[in-house]
Amino acid sequence: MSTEKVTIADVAKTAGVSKGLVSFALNNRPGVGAETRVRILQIAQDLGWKPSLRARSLSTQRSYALGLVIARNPDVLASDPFFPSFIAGVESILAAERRALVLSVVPDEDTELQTYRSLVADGRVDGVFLSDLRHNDARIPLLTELGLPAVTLGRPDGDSPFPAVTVDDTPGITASVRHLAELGHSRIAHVAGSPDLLHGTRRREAFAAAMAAAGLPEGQTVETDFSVGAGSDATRRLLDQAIRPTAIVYANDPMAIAGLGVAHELGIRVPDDLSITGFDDIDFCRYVFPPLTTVSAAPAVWGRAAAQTLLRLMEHGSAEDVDLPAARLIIRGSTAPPRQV
Amino acid sequence: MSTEKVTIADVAKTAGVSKGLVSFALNNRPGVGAETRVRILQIAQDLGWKPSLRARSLSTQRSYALGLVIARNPDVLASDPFFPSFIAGVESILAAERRALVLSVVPDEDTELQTYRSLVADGRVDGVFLSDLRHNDARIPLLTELGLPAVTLGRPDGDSPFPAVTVDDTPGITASVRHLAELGHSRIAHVAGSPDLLHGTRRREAFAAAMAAAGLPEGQTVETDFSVGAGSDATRRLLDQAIRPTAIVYANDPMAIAGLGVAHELGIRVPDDLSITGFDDIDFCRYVFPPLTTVSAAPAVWGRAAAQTLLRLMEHGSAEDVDLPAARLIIRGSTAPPRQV
DNA sequence: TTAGTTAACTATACCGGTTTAGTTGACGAC
DNA sequence: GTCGTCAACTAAACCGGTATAGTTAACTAA
Repeated sequence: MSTEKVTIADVAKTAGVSKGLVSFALNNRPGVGAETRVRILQIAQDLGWKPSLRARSLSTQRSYALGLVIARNPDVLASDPFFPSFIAGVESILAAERRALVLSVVPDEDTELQTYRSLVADGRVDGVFLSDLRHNDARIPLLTELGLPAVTLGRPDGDSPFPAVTVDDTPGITASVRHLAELGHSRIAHVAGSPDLLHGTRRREAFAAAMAAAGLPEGQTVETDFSVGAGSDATRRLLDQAIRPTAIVYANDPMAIAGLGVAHELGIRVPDDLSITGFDDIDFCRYVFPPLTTVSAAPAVWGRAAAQTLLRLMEHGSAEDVDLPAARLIIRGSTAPPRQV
Repeated sequence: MSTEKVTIADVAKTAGVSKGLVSFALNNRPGVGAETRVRILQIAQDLGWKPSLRARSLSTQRSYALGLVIARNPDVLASDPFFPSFIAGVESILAAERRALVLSVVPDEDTELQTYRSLVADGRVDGVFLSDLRHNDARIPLLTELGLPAVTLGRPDGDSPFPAVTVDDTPGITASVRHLAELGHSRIAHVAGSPDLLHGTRRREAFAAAMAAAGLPEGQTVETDFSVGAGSDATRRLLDQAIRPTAIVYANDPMAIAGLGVAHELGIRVPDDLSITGFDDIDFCRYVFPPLTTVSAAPAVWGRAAAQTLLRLMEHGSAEDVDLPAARLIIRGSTAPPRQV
């Protein structure tokens, strides 16, 4: 019933010790007698004392929160289930640690950098996740300058003082191309992601390399911004040609699904006339028709690993890179041998 | 260059006044001479002083952050673009207010309630958004008990002390049914959302009412959990019947898209053999084939309005309900007159 | 003239923890 | 017996703001 907030002073008084000693006992540091410590903790529990996060924040200069800043085209963000799953994974770790996640969704890169600055200035977070890595990513020097611990989702292209938690997506693309090649395809096109994003170009390079490895001619590639609309446009462009590809490897699922729509619209049958592969294995893949052959990432697992790594970094001052199992090809109904070769 | 953090004491000293006066000047409260106030603010700016959020938090007992707790089946969360857009809207308001958003994604309702408790116990947030309202929602009494300001997304069914920011989705469903009826459909089914969620049953009731209003026999209704998979199953069940509906009204877009997949798979042509309508107008709708007739919500606008209302509530102690423009029917290619009536 | 008000401002307690600089007493070494 | 050391513990400063009680000086009213 008594809702009066109990403070460390109350605990100290009833235990007959000083505030400082209670603090020591709580954070189990040396300098407290064994039985005294037990007694203090017992009393704290009896009184229902939980140390005030705010007070602790002020004296320790930490916030006990982690940050995630997302700078994405709203369209892309909305159709991409990566973040909800990733965040769910992050939360599953944070919840147990009594830490919170501060989320910012910003419209552009300038605002993004500004947001990191103010998160630090306000001491909102003790560390951040860096997603959607870009070439020569400006966030890395910025965070280094700000002294904010971070974890990168994937390995950045330049120097980085931060641990990276990586899911190698190259094998997935390679497997997609090999799968198509084995089915007998040779005119395989690639609807790539944004050239500004590391995973956009990496998938594109993996595609080119896999085509070469399969002994196939260089495949046509169209750049996009990863959005559903761009995927649709790119597909239309590819299929409007006199000689069109018999298979298309998409850099993500939403674009692949849009591609499926375009094919339907043009009367091109999938997989008979056109094979399609996606990337990410979003929930939709299993339920569109035909079900989409794609590459499974595991955003929630990624989130957990990233959170653990970031916490470790903040605690120990350093953390090892983590390499998660590479994304795997999942073969469903959208790929088949080509009709005419 | 000098990164030494400047505090209120520094400002006070250089201005030759007391800390208290600086505080008064900053929060423009009475008791400061006009020219003194200007001078203090000028000096503060010159020194580059920004009051410490942490210190301010401790003395004002506020966190200057808002909270959003999402308790959803991970599958549903991942395929539903509502939250990313909603959050983007919220952020667009918060950014200017130097407030942050604390996000929690939890697996179930118990954890959800627990999360609210700990957000309050830790003083992480000054107010929260309540989404996905349920019947007799346990969160409302809980938040009342905790004394945490909140805004509900939609009007709850019971008593609520909180302002509601509402987008009426009934007209959208009504318009969908009317549109289908006008096209000549009479066997219209409904793939409903979760019966636990208010908007699930509301859309279902709107469907039933609209059917009656159109003078049509009661339509078949299948309950789901709003997930893509459930939408697929429900559609299969509806279409596996001897006498099947000529049109299906879905409670959300992901299920409608899954339904489209099932229809394709069964060789049922949309819209010739089956008309389909969705709800939300997610980005995919325009790009699947045929493009989906759906009802446009505006999650980002909703987010902005909700944030503004919550801020107003926290500032003035009360805020008016807000009724946003009702969702509108957007007619695309997935609806057409029925083949055989 | 003098008490009463009031605006402007100061000093200081306070929010609730952490941390540092002592203080005390027991024990071992010589 | 005395000094040194160490573990256990206390007192008080500190984090950086806000809020309250008090102080001045000017101004008003009787």
